[in-house]
Amino acid sequence: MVTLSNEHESDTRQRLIEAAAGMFVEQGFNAAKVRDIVAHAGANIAAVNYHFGSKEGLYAAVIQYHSAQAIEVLSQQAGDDGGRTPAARLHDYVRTFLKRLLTQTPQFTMSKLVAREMVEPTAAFGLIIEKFVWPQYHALQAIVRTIAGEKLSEELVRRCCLSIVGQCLYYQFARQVVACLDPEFGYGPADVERLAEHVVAFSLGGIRQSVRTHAGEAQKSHSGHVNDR
Amino acid sequence: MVTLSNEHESDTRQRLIEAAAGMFVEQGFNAAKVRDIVAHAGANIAAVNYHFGSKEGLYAAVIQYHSAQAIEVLSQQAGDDGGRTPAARLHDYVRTFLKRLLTQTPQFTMSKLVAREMVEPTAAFGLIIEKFVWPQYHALQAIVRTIAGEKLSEELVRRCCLSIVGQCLYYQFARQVVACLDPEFGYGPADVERLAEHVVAFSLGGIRQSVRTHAGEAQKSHSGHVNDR
DNA sequence: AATTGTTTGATACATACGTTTTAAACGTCC
DNA sequence: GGACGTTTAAAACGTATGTATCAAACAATT
Repeated sequence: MVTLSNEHESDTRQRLIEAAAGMFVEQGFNAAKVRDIVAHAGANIAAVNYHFGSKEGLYAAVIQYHSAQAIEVLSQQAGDDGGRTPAARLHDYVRTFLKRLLTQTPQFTMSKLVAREMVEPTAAFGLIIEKFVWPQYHALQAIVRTIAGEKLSEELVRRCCLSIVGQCLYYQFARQVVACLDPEFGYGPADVERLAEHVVAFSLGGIRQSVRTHAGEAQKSHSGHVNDR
Repeated sequence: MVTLSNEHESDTRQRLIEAAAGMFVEQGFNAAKVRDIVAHAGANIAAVNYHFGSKEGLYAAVIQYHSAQAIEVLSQQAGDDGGRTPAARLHDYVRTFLKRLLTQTPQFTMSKLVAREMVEPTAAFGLIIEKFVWPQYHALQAIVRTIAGEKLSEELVRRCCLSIVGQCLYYQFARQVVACLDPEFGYGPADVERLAEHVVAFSLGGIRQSVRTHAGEAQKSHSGHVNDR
């Protein structure tokens, strides 16, 4: 830390973080091997221990590095809630969410790491939830609530939010399955755009139907099966 | 194979399969350790190699064992397509799907193994897709198509199906996240039943909205953003 | 009861992987 | 320009884990 003047500032450290991020995103924390990471980074295996102490330390550094820009992006987008329609805001939300999640570029690494943590939690799980999942979830909750028009219970709003993110995340979690079931589906910008259109339309219909069903349920006690027969 | 008369028929083998199934479901193929499995089965570590040749062989045996009853169940339910409403059939589908997926009992192990294969494929992936995912997917496709009333393109039917199963699978993939976002949610029969109600209502609304949007899109070229403003 | 094929138990082996060590190279400051 | 702290390189270490070995125990047939 004494060397604060020169510009290289440990180039290896940076390359390690970038290489590790790619491996962690593609393979997950456990499947990614330290030797593979350093090979991709063109560094020696001791570098990870020197710079980060351990594999977990490297993972923490990856998260911290990508957290910075990700949080910055989140706070930026929080501003433009202007005079948009609730449906338009949902469309923005889903499109942004899907683009970050499914886009193949090394950009928006954080979104993919968050998705990884969801299905294969590590020590960073709590932090991820607090810093990314909760804020994103609250933003979606607010949008859904405005669409539902205060008529949905807290619980049903939650369910709708989970239905929306579940639709999106499935394309990331189960890429291999999607590739089998829908071989024509690609992950380019245009494909993601069209997918967003579908998810938004589907979810808007879903939210409105939930509102209707909920109203019906409220009167007819809890007999269920509103639209089933 | 010469000893075909007595009833024990390798009790250890069976205990290994059951113990392994539990571990594979809970931890996945790679995270489940052979020594833990044999410990839970009360067997020796050599037994797995004798009976199954390898860890992969054990996994294959687990799949084969649970495939039998699972396929039997699938063929049974295929019969009762009777005079039900499309919506009722969707409700049956979703409820059955969720119950098998989320129920904590060792029953319906196959559904949980299939879910595991989706996010963490193994050598058995192809077989799983062919034997379970495709048939289930086609059944859902047929239901969605009858609900949509032949007005949806092949592609949009696919998207709707993926939206439906995505909603369901999210509760299994991301249990830890659901536990954080919705601490009150449980995985008991009543909770799953209510979740099914929501998913069905949401999806029915989603399908219908997709139909409407699709009709609108067909006329207004492909400018998108039908309900956004 | 003896023999033979089958199953189990304890241990050993081989490899993969995270981590640590030790020496050399590099850059900075006096 | 030399000394000292910093960074890298190569190899080694320890453990975890899947797999193989080999003798003992068991069951069945004659």
